[in-house]
Amino acid sequence: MGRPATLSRTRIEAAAAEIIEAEGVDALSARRLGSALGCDPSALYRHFADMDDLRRAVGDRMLAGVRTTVRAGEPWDRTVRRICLDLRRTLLTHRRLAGLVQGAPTRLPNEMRITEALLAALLRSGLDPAAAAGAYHALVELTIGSAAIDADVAAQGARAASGTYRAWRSDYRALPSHEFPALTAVADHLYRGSATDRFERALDALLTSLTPLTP
Amino acid sequence: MGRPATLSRTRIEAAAAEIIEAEGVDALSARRLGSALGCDPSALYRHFADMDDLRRAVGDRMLAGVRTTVRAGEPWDRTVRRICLDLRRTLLTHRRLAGLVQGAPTRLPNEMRITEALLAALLRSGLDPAAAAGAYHALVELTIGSAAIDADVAAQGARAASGTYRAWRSDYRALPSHEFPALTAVADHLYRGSATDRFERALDALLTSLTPLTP
DNA sequence: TCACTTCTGTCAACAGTGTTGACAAACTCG
DNA sequence: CGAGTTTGTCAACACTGTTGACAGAAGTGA
Repeated sequence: MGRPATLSRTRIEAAAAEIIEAEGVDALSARRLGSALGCDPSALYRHFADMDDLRRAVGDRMLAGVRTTVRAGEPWDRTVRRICLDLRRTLLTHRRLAGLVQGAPTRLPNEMRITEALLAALLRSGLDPAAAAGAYHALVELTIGSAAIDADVAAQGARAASGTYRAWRSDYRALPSHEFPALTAVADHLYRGSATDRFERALDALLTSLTPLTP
Repeated sequence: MGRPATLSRTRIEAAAAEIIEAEGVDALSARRLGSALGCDPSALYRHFADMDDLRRAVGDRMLAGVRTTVRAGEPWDRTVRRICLDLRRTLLTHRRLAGLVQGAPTRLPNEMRITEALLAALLRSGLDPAAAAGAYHALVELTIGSAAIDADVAAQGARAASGTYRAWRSDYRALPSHEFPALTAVADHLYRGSATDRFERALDALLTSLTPLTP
């Protein structure tokens, strides 16, 4: 009962997601969202506690694209790898989404779905629950952390990013080598290849450190 | 020449650091900082391009506490471990500082000092420059990522954090086990021990994955 | 000494932000 | 019909970063 609602959580989330996709997360504001929905900004507070609550909900909505269905016969570490890569890809595709997804546990549906899938795969490896929990933390910290770091550069698009990286490298190469011997020596290899490649290598390093534990 | 300056970058940075220490990074604003310095907010723009520039400078200033001096006879992996742990500790001590320190390379003095020290230690391990660069990226992503994630909870203080973690665990334990079998099975082990312990385990996993490469 | 230039801080203003409390419209139930 | 409840509107509050015009204070050259 009561006055019939023209708004709803999902309608608001959809409009917010559209704004974020088109203009980035910084463009999302109560007034901007209100005008997109044709309603007063304050109406949003009937459906969300505050803008942070709204942003988190939109973040989780965007995580819907992360696939967690287990493929038949897939080894556990391939499953983990796939989920982490998909999670990272999703965090980067939607601009600056990484900042919205916290590492702190929530009860948001997609976040829980992904957590469950990762833990299930880790348990399938033969790790005991304590070890699985530890591995889960490490994986999530690496994945979200790396996505958060790369998000800024990735937002500029691949072309601009490669130019940015090249500029950084030549900046570093030009440093005084007596003061920064290691930096100048490694400069040419810093931020080479795609950020995803770098992440994949770090992920594999973590996974291989887990593998010996399983017979 | 010109009118003598009453302000300076270092004086502004010091006042900003004090505000951040006392009230967190969100409390830092141009007006707040201006009133702390007894000057108009707009005066700050004579010394910093914008508030982001100022924040980055303060962030780097806080990184001054990270020790990078190499101890005689210390194995390379101990050096790396020590620096990463110290970096993490520093990021967490200063409230929400992690958000200020980007993974993107800058020319800020302390950030460069830490990068140089990490790369030097990695090269000392016998890794070739390309591998050292890869390892560096993985380490930084894990360290900053983990700090950024833990910062929110850590800001509440250790006692409150442990209560928060306990609440999360019992929340997860109470989930329907048919829908979240892995989550409920592992719930008791999630977020156990200190966040630093978890980070240390992840760090060690990364480091051991590097060690076999060196004879 | 005088003007000129340069640097530095002040002031007012602009356009934006999240959020809230009072109010009214619109529905259901007794 | 009135009461109760939900939902959107409106105006306002206290903020935010940032800028352009202005003025005080110093050094420099004529």
